[in-house]
Amino acid sequence: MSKAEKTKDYPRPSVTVDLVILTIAEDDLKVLLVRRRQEPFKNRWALPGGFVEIDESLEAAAARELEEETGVRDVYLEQLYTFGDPGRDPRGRVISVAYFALINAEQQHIVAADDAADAAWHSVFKPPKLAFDHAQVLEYAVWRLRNKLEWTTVGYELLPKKFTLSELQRVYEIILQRPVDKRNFRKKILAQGRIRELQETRADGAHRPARLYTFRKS
Amino acid sequence: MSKAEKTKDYPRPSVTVDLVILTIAEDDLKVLLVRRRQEPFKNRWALPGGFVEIDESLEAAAARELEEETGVRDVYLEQLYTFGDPGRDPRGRVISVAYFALINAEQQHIVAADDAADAAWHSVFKPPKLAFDHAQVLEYAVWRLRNKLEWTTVGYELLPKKFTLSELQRVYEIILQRPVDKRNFRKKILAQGRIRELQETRADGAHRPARLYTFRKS
DNA sequence: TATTGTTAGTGTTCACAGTACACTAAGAAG
DNA sequence: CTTCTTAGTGTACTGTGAACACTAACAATA
Repeated sequence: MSKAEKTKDYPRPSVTVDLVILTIAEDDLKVLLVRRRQEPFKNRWALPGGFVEIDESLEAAAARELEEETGVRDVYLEQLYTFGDPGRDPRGRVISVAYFALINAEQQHIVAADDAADAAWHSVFKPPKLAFDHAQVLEYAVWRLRNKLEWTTVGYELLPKKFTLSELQRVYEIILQRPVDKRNFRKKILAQGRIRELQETRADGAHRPARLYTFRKS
Repeated sequence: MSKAEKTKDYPRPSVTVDLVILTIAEDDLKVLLVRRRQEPFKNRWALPGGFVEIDESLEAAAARELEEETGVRDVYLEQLYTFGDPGRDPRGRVISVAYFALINAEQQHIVAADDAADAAWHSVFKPPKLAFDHAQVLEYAVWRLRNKLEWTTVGYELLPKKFTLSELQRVYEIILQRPVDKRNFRKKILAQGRIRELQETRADGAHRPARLYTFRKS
C-alpha cells in the first residue's frame, strides 16, 4: 500500500473469483464443475467463477457467482487462497481469489445460468482433467475441508437441518476417506454439545429407525 | 474463470501485496511498519507493501517488497488472506493480498528503501493506529502465527541458527502471551526430534551456560 | 406369528499426551 | 567460599483418542 499513490502507472491484472462448491451426493464428495465453451481449455471442465465487479467485495462476488450457478444463498462460504501466477491464464494476467462453499442435499437444485449450461457434479476424488490451475485449487479445498472438519463444525453444513448420527458419520467418512468408529464418533460428537436430540425418528428401511438431531448454532 | 473471455469489459482493480513482517526483539513480538508520506492516511503507520508487477507472481511480489524494505531474502513467507472490500482504499478499488514473513534477530538490519525511510519496529500487541484496514490484517497475522506455532515448526524461523532452549521457550511465551512450563516445554520440543543438540554452550551472564541447539530441516 | 436381515444404539479398557509441580547444576561476581 | 542467577531434570495425575462386540427395533417374508 505504501506506493498506492502511483496506481495509474501500473498495468492492472484482471481479478476473478473461482468457486469450489462442494456437496455430498451418491455417497461421495462432489464438486460442481462447468464445461468451458471457449478457448482456452475449450470443452474442459473448470471451476465456476467470474469477474469481481468494481464496487463489489470479494465475498459478495463469490456469493453472487454461487447464486448464479446454483440458485442457493446463505450457505457456508470461505475464502481459500489467491492464485496469481503469471501464465496461469494464457490470455493474460488473471488473479483469482478462490472460495469454497458447502451446500447440502436439499440445496442441490442447480439452475444452471446461461454461462454454465454444462454444469455437473463430479467426484472430487477422481475429477476430470481441469482447466487452468483448477486441479490445484480443488486439491487445496479438499485439504482445507479435511482440516476444518476436525476443528470446527463445518460438517453440519453438508447436511439438512435434521439428520441422523449415522448420516453425520458418513459425511466424515466420505471426506476423510477412511472408516470411523461408530461409538467413538458418537461419543465425541455428543460431548461437543453442538447438536440437539429431537423427539423424532426417521425410518428408512427394514430396520430400527434412527433418532434425528439438529445442529445447535450458538 | 468461466467468463474470462470478457476480460476487456470489466474495469480492473489495482492489486497490491501487503506484508506483515514479524520478528522477536526486545523481548517482544514486533511488526515492521512504515510511516505514510502521502494522503490518504498521511503520517499514519502502515504495513509495507506495493503493487504487483504484471509479470510477477504474488509470492515474488511479496518477496521483492520484503527485500526492498528489509534487505533480507529467503525467509519464511506465507500468504495470509486477500482483502478486497471496496472502500478499503479511499482512492479506488485496491485488492490487497496479505503475506506474513518471519525474520530472526540476525536479519533485522533494515535498509529502509527510499519509499520506506520512516520504517520502524512496533510491538504487535500495542500497535499505533494503522492506515487502511491494516489493523485487521495485523490481527489476523498474529492469530495465524499463534495457530501455526502449535502445529508446525515456524517458531524456529524467529531464531538464529544456533539457539538455546530457553530462547525458544521465550519465543513461544511472547507469541502466545502466556507463561510456558519449562520442563513440559523441553520434553515436548525434544520429543518432536526437530532439533539437534550441539556440542557447544553459550555463557551470557553470571550463571550456568546454556546448551546450544540447531533446527534440523528434514 | 416366528424367523431373518439390516441398521441404530450403547461402555469399558488401554495407550498416550498434556499438565502440574520443586529441586540440583554450573557458572560469575563479590 | 558464599551468593546470585539461569540451566537443566522426572514423576504423578488427568483427560483424550482408539480399539473393540453385543443388544434394540423395525420391515419383510416364510
